[in-house]
Amino acid sequence: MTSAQPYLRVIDDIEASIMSGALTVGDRLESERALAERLGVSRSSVREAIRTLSTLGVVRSSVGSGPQAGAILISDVELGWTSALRLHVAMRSLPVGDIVRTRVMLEAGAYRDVHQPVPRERLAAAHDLIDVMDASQGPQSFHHADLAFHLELVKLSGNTVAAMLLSSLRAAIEGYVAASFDSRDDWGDVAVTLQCEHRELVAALEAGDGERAAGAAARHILGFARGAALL
Amino acid sequence: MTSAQPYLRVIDDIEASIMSGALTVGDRLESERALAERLGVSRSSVREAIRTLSTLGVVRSSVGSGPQAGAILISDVELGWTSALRLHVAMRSLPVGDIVRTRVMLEAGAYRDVHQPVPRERLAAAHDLIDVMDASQGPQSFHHADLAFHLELVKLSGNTVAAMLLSSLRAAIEGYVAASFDSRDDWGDVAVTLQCEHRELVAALEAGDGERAAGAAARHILGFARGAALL
DNA sequence: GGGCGCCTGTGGTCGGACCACACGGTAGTG
DNA sequence: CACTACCGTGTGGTCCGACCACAGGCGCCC
Repeated sequence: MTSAQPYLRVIDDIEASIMSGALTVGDRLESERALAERLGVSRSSVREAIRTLSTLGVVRSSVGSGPQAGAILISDVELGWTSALRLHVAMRSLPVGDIVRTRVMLEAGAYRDVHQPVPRERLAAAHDLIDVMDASQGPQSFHHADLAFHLELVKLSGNTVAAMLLSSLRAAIEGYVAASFDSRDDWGDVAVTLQCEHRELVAALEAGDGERAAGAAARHILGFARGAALL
Repeated sequence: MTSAQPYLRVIDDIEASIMSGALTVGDRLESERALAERLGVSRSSVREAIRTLSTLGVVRSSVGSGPQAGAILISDVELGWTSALRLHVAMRSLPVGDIVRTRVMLEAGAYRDVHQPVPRERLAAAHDLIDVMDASQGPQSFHHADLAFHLELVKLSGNTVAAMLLSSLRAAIEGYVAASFDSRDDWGDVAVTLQCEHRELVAALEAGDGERAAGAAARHILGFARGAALL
């Protein structure tokens, strides 16, 4: 009574090994041929299973021989989330506005957990990114640094899930944001406003006023999104 | 110069059709054999691509013939998110505590957007679920209704992304929550406390006090999580 | 002892084959 | 004429065997 679909049996087997702790990040899976023989399924089914785990960011496959070859357990959460988000946004089943609003919830929520002044050295990377944005010559480079800036601040909260999620949400709508950035002829003025808000955000965190930072972040993101017609 | 991996070419082709609007939810994909021939790849590669899209919740495959058979475009966001989350939590790369904290951010954020009293009829389902929890005979049925209750309230905010995300986050740690629910011999007392907090939450929303609801939700979730040693 | 080349095992791809299934038209039946 | 039973057809699901490119490790040769 092994009625389940073969490729699901493979996934279940690997998942069970992960759950039991027999497999952890960095370990190598059995070879596709060995897995197929042990589980009594065809190699095609094993491949579909591994391909699935690969798109979920659980496995990385490499050809060749030696310790680095074969299927290796990784843990790249963003990989799966981002591709899933991108596709569903394309199908219009996830409104861009809702993604922006969700991003505000996550980011503001992360800042709201801050109750102690954040030491300056932990904000060094954020300050550097502000400088990078000041020196940026066009929307693309500014946007790129802006992405890293916000991610850096959320990482300070120590919530890995929120950070991953934020990164995926932004990646999914990156195309829309970049498009509206490029289409505005006043991007220089926009950049000045955004930078002012970035500095206010950092100042609030340095002061340990998470609530103020949360409010600033919400205004910052929603204000830009309105201007970009993303809401 | 079609150097890309064959299965990626298939995904790109389908994704392009979605982006351009040529394919929308409910449409049927070409048959695997037709797709393979048109793109000049083997059917195995097409299958890996479709299996990937299937795990991302973009496609549903059925055997047989007729309009309902074949690969049909759907949009089940939770499917991909939930399986990805579950696996990464199992690999210990996503701490359960961070998932709980992220859930608080989403739920509190959704309530915080409420500024008008919520009409009683829109809360009817929530009231019904409170009754269900009152009448529940054990942890499992209570937990099940609790899940639906919180999801129902977040859906009131109209943010589909937040609702999907909440649902996925809870599904990913459902096992841990259920386990700690079962292991407590005082689940009756816990239920009473939780129900009291549920009523306070609904009352705050009925009063249109989103801020109060957000605070109540945060205390409610974090309080239970602490008791269940999930933080 | 050091450098070079073969040998092995890996994932990646392909083609063909068979199966179970569900639909749709068709032939047979009342 | 209406209804039913049947079979043909196209679908995804699975399996098998084959070949390829690649990377590492081994042993041979210099």
